[in-house]
Amino acid sequence: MTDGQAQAGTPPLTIYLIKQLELAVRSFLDEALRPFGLTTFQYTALTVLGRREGGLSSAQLARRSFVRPQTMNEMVHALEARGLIERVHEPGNRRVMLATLTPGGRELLDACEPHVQELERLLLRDMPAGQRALFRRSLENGIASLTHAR
Amino acid sequence: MTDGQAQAGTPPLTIYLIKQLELAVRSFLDEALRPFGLTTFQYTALTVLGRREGGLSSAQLARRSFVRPQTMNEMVHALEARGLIERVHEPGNRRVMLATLTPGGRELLDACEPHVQELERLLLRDMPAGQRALFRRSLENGIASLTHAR
DNA sequence: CGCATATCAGATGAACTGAAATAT
DNA sequence: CATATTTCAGTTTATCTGATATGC
Repeated sequence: MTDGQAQAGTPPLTIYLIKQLELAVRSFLDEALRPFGLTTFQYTALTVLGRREGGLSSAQLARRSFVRPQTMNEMVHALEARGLIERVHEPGNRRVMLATLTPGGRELLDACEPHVQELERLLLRDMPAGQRALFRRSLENGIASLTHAR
Repeated sequence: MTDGQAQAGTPPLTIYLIKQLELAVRSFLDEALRPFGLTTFQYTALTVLGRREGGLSSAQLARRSFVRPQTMNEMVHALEARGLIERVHEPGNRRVMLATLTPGGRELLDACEPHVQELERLLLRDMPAGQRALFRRSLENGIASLTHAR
């Protein structure tokens, strides 16, 4: 039995399309990152930290990824045990631990970069160049709408 | 400590934006569907079946959601045990079981509909109406690029 | 005291690997 | 025989709930 396409009775919701696209992206990304021993979730956390200067607390990372602080805490500990991140007490608040990339973490991230870029290219392959910037703005628009709603 | 925004040193990749948006959507959807005893993943499968006439096999659903056939099989059995779907042998192939919504499954799906529509509205709240159709086409474009690449 | 952060412990669910049976 | 679907069994990982300690 072969796979056909969905019926066009009612057009699928935008949130459904987002979910389908993310499923596809994650499938590719998981495969690309497996040789590096990273899940997509871990990779995303590392890139967030890599984009930051001063580091982020586990609780901040949790909010950003919509998971419980306990869940993120476990992941942070795992990344720290592997030497990919290090954590230091925030100067003004000794309770808070700020996580930053170690040189090894940065190195691993850089090693993943070409594969991730390859996926980015594949995703945008058939999209007109003039449409890409607007696509990104639309995604950011949606993120902002949902993030500020809670 | 307050949450700031990401540094603008290098612009985030499109695949990263997709992931962030999907995280936000899933977070809202999980919350909205919890009272109905459905996960986002189960809800998605039900909507796919609801859009179909003749039903889909577990293996087809698995490919569509990028999970192993075993994983989807378990979910299909759970939905069948709850009476939300029913499965019949495909006429031409007695090995294949085609799943379709039961009236109860359709009813549950309809009950979820308003909450899902509410999320759709929230997502698109601040997006110019003229931009929405293009946004959907871009998402579909990306899905097609990645799906046909395997 | 109220609140946020970090963390431990136990329970639960989701997905995986491996293998086997059935049908075309 | 080769391939696809379904399914069982066992394992691993992830995430959750609940509770506790610490610092502001």
